[in-house]
Parts: sequence; C-alpha cells; structure tokens
Amino acid sequence: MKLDISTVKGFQDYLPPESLIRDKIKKIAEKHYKLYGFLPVETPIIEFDELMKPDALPNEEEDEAVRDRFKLQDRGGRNLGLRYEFTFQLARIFKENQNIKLPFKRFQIGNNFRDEPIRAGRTRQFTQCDADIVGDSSVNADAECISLSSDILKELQIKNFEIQVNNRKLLNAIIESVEIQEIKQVLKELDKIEKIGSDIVKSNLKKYASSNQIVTLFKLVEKPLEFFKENAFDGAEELDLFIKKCSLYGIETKFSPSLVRGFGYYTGNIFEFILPDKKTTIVAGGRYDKSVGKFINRELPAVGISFSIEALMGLCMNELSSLEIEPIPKVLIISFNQDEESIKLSKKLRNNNIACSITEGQPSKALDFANHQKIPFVLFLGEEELEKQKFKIKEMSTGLESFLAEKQLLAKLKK
RNA sequence: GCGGAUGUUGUGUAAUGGUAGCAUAACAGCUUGUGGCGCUGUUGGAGUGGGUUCGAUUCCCACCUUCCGCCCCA
Repeated sequence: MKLDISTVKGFQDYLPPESLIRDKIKKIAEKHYKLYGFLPVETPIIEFDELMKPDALPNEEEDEAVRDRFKLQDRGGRNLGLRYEFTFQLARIFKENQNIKLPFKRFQIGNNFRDEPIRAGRTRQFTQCDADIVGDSSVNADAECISLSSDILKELQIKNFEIQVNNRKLLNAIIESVEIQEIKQVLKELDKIEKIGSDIVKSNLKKYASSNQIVTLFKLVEKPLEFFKENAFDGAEELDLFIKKCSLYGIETKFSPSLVRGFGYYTGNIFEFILPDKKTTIVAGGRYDKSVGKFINRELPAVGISFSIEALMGLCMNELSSLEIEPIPKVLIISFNQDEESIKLSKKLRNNNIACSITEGQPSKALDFANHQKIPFVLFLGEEELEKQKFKIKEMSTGLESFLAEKQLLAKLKK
C-alpha cells in the first residue's frame, strides 16, 4: 500500500519565512494584550462534545451546528471534540474557579479547529488570537477592545481598515418595530447587504415579510444613529456611548445598522474591522453577556475581540511582508579548527542574547549559507584571530570586515 | 454538504495516443580563510484508482486535492 504523506485537507505545515511572520504576529498581539492588562490563559484543545454545544440554538438546529465540529472518541468511549473557539471554555473556567476576581482580562493565542469548507485565508486548523474582558459591563471595556485591536493592526502595518459597529439590542428593536416575526432569518439577510447588495436582499426578504414591512425596514436601516436615540430604540444609547468612548481613544467608528455577526451569542455592541476594498473582515468581536456565567446561575458580562492569523495573512500579505523580522541567527561563526574557542565565544554571545550558529565547513559554503539565510554577520575564528586576540567579523550586506576585541564585538552585535 | 473550474519533478512551464523537454530551486564539485556571478554534474515528475487501447501523461469514469461561488462563521 502506498503511504499518503500529504497533509489532511485544510491542514498545513508552516515553514520559514512564513512561520517567522506568523511568529511575529503572535508576538505583536501578545505584546499589546499585555499592554492593555490582559493575562495569558491556556486551555485544552480537546473537550467534551457536550460542552461545545452552542447556547442559543434550539435543539432542532443543533445538527447543523454540530457538523462544523471535529468529533472524536477516546478509548473510554467519551464523546469528545476539538475546540472550535475559545470563549465557551470561559464558562467552564468560571464554574471551576468561582473566586476569580473581576474584571478578568485574559488573552489566549492558540489553535482552534472547524470541520468546514476551506478557502483563501480559511483553514480547518487556525490560530486564533483572542482577548476578552469578563465582569465589566461598561462600554469602556468594549472600547478598550477596539483600541487594542486597532493598535495591533497598526503595528502589523495594516492601516486601511474601517471599524464598523452596531448593537444587537438595536437590531432586534428595529426588526420588532416593523413587526416581523422571523428575526433570525431577517438578520441573516441584512448581514448580506454590503456583500450582495440591497436589491437582492430585499427580494430574499419577501419570504419573511410583506412589501410594506420591507420598505419600512430599509428606510430604518438607512437612518443615522441619532434617529434611533431620539425614538428610544433599545440599544441605541448603549451604542452611542460606545462610539463616543472610542473617540476618546482617538478611534473613529462607523455605525453600520446591517452589521450582524453570529446569532444567539452576542447581546450588545458588536464590531468588525473591515478592509473596505476587499469587503472582508479581519478582526471581529462584541459583547456576549449571557454565556460565561451560564453554569453558575449568575450573569457574567463579557466582551472580546478575536482574529485569526490565517485570515490576516490571507488578506494582508502585502502589508505583513514588510514587517521587520529579526534575523535568526544574527551571527554565523566559522571555526577553522577552533572547537574550544568557538564554543566559548558562542556561549558569550548567547549569554548576551545574541543568536548564533557555529559552522566548521568551508568559508565559501558558510558565506553562501549566510547569504541565503539572510544572516547579517559572519565571524571568522582561526589562528590568526587567536593570535591577535580579536575577532574578524564581516557584515554581509556591505562585505566590509573588521577586527574587533570582545567588548566591541558584543556592542556591535547587540545593536 | 451543494455547484463550477483545476491537477506534468519543490516551484513555474512545454510538447505528446509510442524514450516527458525547458527554466528555476535543492544537493555536490570547481573552491578547507571569503558569499551574491559563472561553469560542470546529481537528485527528482504525470494526484489516486478503474476503463478504452498493442500501448494512456494524453481519451472516458470515479474519487481526491487546490481554487471560486453557495451554505456557515456560536
């Protein structure tokens, strides 16, 4: 039998240089999460399938949702699955750690899995970068998530995004005011307006509403937020406060009444970072107040943001490829039969946080290697250097060589 | 899951019902104290399975992959 060595559909290996960019994205995200006071959390990849069932979907729709999960069984016959996202695990964490001090700001970077169709920027194993605040119901928490995401994107050199915001209570109030019953179906259609255009959505809506209702609905959807505030629509005030808070952070948001996000999960303000030219979402999130506390009979308000490295790289490769990646290693030591000395030197370099490799091959090969790996410095270590008590170092980009004493060498490489 | 397209060394490509060619990359040598260029050599290929045929990479069928829509995105 022939061995199939290909990766499974939707799964892949990541090698340099791509892996270096992925690494960089994670580090940048982590840095900003911590700057905003979020602490790291790690959770299992495998969970009981039961725990992953969605909160709000009625039973008859469960089958549909189940399909997107990877399911497996252990030898004990337990029904398990691979986690498809992070936030449902928060509910368990709060069940098992009821003395967690609020607000609890946690971030998590790791792999999630969905057994679903793939396309550009969408794989079945994906690295999600999440930050959530549990136990703070103020719009400041919402705004912090926006500001945080915005900072991350900017450091990733992605600047052409637009932040669209909406509120689920407001959406529900709008649809209820038109007296349409099929809220969920209508939400589904509204979400497509930007993508497929109002006309198609209008005709799709005929299944759920009368022509009059549709006309009224579309008139409403085009109103500014002021209108909803003046007429005391539920959620309008909350959204307005949120938008104002964002502007205190220096962030401009755009009210988009047709922004929906997922069903049955979000309860308040919702937001998406969108690339207007590509009409695609790169970062998204919102407030979900009913989920985290569901096992402890208490409402734990929560808000968070999330993005996946795969989507980001699939959509923003131009920007991301201009990220500065630290060379690994920074120095290649070419040893001319100087085992002891080269190891001694490598220890010193590493103690000073300078990444290095040692090679004993031909210098031409070593230089060629350094050239291809973009290693910025090559250091020659032979009898000549030992006699002089100085190291010969060559800067690959210029080809210039200089003899440096140890102190000077360290100073130069630390730069 | 549904529909459409796709598939030739790692990558990009060419021709062909009868020995699969080119470029590039990789590896080795020219070159055990100096890289990018050059020269020489080596490795490596028809997605998988079936069918038609004396013979299939080529024609047919199925499956798979990848891409594009749909669905979904808690």
